[in-house]
Amino acid sequence: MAVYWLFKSEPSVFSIDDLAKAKNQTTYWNGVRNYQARNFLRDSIKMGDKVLFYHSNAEPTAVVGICKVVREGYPDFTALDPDDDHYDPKDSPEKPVWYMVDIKLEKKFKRPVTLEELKQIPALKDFLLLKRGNRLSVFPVKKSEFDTLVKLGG
DNA sequence: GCCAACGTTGGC
DNA sequence: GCCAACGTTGGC
Repeated sequence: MAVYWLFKSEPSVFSIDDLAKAKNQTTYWNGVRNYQARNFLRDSIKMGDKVLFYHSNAEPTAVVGICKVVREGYPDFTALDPDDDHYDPKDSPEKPVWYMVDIKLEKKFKRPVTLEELKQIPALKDFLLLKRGNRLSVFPVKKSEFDTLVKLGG
């Protein structure tokens, strides 16, 4: 059973500092519109699981902190709102298609651990983040990989 | 069910 | 802004 995950976010949309300022330093992770990532959110991610927070499309692109899961998968209500960017006409309250979890900030890293830096580390040669063409915004991370990141980021 | 066209992600 | 990778859509 996987216990560690990585979530990507564009900091111009939602950054780790936004999370730090949020009520209870907690947020719902809405807007995932990919079936594989949806399955993780709905079925696999459990209370207390740890999450690496990653900034994509950013300067720098980097892992910036750690969160923990405080609520397991439930329907992503932003899919029901026609005025929301993440609206999906396929979605309905009776048959939710998209799911989210809630995460709480555990620790912002002392420094961002950049993608550039991660590429240099032999222990991370299988890290999914570094795989060519990986566009998943939610995916599992091995304990050893998670520990390596924590060691680097403080 | 195939697959070309199209849209999105995300590093650079 | 470019473009490679890849997911989705839709015609057939």
